[in-house]
Amino acid sequence: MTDGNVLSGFRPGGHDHEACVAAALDSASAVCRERGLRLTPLRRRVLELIWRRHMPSGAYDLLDALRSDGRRADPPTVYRALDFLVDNGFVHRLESLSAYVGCGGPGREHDGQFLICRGCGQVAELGDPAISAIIREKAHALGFHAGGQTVEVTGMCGECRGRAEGRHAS
Amino acid sequence: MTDGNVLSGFRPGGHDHEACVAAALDSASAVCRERGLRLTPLRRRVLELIWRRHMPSGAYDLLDALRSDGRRADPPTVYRALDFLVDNGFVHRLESLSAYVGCGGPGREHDGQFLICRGCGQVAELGDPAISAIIREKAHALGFHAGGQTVEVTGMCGECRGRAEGRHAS
DNA sequence: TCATCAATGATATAATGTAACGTTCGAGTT
DNA sequence: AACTCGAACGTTACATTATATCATTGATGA
Repeated sequence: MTDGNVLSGFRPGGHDHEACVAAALDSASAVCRERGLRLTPLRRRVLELIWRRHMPSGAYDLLDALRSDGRRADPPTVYRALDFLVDNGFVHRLESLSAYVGCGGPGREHDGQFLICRGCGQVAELGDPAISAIIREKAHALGFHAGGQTVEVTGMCGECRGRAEGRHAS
Repeated sequence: MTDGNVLSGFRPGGHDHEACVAAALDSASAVCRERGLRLTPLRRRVLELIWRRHMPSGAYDLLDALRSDGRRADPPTVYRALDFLVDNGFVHRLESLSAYVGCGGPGREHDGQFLICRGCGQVAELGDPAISAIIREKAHALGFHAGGQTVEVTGMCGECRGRAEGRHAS
């Protein structure tokens, strides 16, 4: 089995963060151009802030960051930008955290599945069709037509488990 | 395939609501007795209110209901009762709604999967081991140890779809 | 140039959830 | 019965998350 369904993984130590953020912004720009969506400076900046932290961001964290930019900002400012980014698939909202993460596969329709590490706080996104499908099928067997799926799993990523074991050994 | 994994289904029209609520309360009483937990009058009342609505209840809806009882109540009152009920598996929190529903299979450890109908607002709970297992396995394949799972699906239940089709026909 | 509509600014408030500390109540002990 | 102790609950205050509403700006096409 491959990792073909991982849309965004836990970031290993020495990862090129600037490149990763830039790639996400470029990808979003391209999708917006194709679809006639307006990635305004505000929306682009919010998306950048979300990717730059590489960890779930609360709306008010983003608001503080916008204010640090020197920009006047109030809650509706950031919520409107988030609505745009979520509606168009550039960002996902994690319901169990009331927080937002960059989407690892923008431009594709998908139900994401999120692995939320209790150790480092990072989140990996899967877009595994087998998971979506079994949920949709089991629901369908009960006469239920499934729309959107929220799948969020808390646990410990491999790196954090490694660190925890390291501490137990002498 | 049977409906063996349905912990609580969409309630059909002519369902005996009193009996359904009473059964849930009796079951909770029994589990508490076995485990040495205290189902105090407040906790019992909150559980009853949740079952009686048979639909997701917000914390502040429950608070208003407690006040209608003539009881003095403030937010910590209801949140503490909810914490007890959730921690001990009598109630589930639906993250995508910030609301609470009665658990259809109290006393068993399980990760529930919730089908949330946009039409009638009712929620069905599955406790399907195949869904839990595939999520756990896919996560494990990435080195992630899964703890609790949040699985919530919005859509339309059979009865609501039937009604919607009825309206389209002349 | 002007009309128009989307985006944003700005103010106010709603909805959800928690910290901290004091008081009461009930089970077990003497 | 009185005592002790901890859990449950009361009470106040506040924190966090989110939305409604109306005014203003700014880009786009007629």
